[in-house]
Amino acid sequence: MATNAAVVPMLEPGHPCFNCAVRELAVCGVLESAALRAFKESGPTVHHQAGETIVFEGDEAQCVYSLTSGLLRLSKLLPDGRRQIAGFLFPGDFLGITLEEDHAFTAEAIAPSTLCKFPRRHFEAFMADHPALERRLYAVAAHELAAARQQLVLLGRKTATERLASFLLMLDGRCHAARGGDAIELPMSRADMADYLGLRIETVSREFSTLRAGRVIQLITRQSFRIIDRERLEQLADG
Amino acid sequence: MATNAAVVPMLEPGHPCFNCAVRELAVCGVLESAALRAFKESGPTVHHQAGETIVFEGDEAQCVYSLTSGLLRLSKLLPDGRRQIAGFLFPGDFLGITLEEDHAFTAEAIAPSTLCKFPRRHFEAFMADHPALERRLYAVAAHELAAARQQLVLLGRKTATERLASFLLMLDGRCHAARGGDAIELPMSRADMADYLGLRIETVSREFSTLRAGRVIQLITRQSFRIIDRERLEQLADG
DNA sequence: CGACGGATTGAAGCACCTCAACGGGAGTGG
DNA sequence: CCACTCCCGTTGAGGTGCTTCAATCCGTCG
Repeated sequence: MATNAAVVPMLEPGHPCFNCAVRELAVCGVLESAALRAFKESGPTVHHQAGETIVFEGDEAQCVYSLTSGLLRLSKLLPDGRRQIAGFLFPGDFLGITLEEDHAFTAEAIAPSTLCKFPRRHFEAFMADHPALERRLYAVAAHELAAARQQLVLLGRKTATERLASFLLMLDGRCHAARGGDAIELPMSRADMADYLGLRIETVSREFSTLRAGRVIQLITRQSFRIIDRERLEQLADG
Repeated sequence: MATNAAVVPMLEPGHPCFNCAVRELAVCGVLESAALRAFKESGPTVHHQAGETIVFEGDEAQCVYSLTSGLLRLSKLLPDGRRQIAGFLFPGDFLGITLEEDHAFTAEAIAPSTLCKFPRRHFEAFMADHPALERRLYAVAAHELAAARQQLVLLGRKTATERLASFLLMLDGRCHAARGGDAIELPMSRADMADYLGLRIETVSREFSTLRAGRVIQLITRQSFRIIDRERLEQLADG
């Protein structure tokens, strides 16, 4: 969460990462200019439309990625079609924290997305040469682990109301550092929210309606909302 | 899961870790004799009875631990008493993968347990000096992350039957490398299973009964069972 | 032996799901 | 500019899987 955004050196014009908006957020933030250039040049920049799959569950993990813009979902499918979304990836997030042979989850673009793609062999060699990168990746993994475990509490023990309230607060924290009555975007469909929260679409929709009726949130459009009563929302989120 | 158990050097008698049964499994496995000695001597060995708490959720994370014997549970409590267990720690597991100030989960002993305790400051200094340790810890974190995400699927989308079947198979894989009709221990109470699986005690009990009635498992005692029909159990686990 | 705590079983309730109909905004074509 | 359509989201009514509440069982320990 708290990134060491303090000391990220300015890059010279012409550097391949000069215009990167998320360098400080991403794992790249720990590399200085020359190393970062070599790192970036070890792989291409790729674009994906909404709906496209970046990696398939079960595929061999040959590359890792850094998301620079857009939005991804990490999901898993049961044989009969039930789906669980393990998490969303926002700009600055890293895709491919694993030491297994294969990807355990499918990663799909929800919005048009841009990613820096790195062959895993190069990436691992680079990690070995740059302990700061390895340390940073450990920090990311530890943070993801904490988030996943927090989500276990939500899925195992929270009611539908509590789940949606928690989710909305998470979105608020994730999307805007700026607070205070601002519009918060809902960048994914109700189906994606449902599969993330372990609910059905209809239940998510009903809970939105209830929160709206209770003057806790305001639905500006179907894709954005405003928190009216944050205190109440936080109460609802924790039971 | 797959540990690099291949190349773990023999220790000389008198080494503080000479008798450690889980050295190869634990993060310690990557350190050679002298470094391991220094590492071990940076903190005490502590014992806890079943029911005792090792770290409290919200407490400052001053130490990290390596579990050498016994069994711990990692749990979180909601204000009204609902509890979710995020995972169990078996011998060889590491407690304290976090870079946050505070522990996010409570860790309690379920069985009499022995832990190597390390002041976090020493531990982090040691990591900085021993890249292999850091790499190993990253591997552990990545593995825990994968396990937690797998558990998200269970909690978000699986039925009670599927949850218990998955859990029993996990126990089988975790406790014994030796297979084939062997007795598998259930080292925790029904309440702990329930809080891990996002169910109620009664539901866990009913599902045990159903599996038993269907000749899928045999309950030897209340604390141990045998898999009669593994194929069927695996079918049940995945839906 | 008697009491206690964990586990099992039974019966009734409820939160969320399923199935179904409807609504509304975006894109398309006339 | 409007009508049509499609898709996503919302709302309603009924069903169900798990929970809740309660009684009983059983192994352990005093």
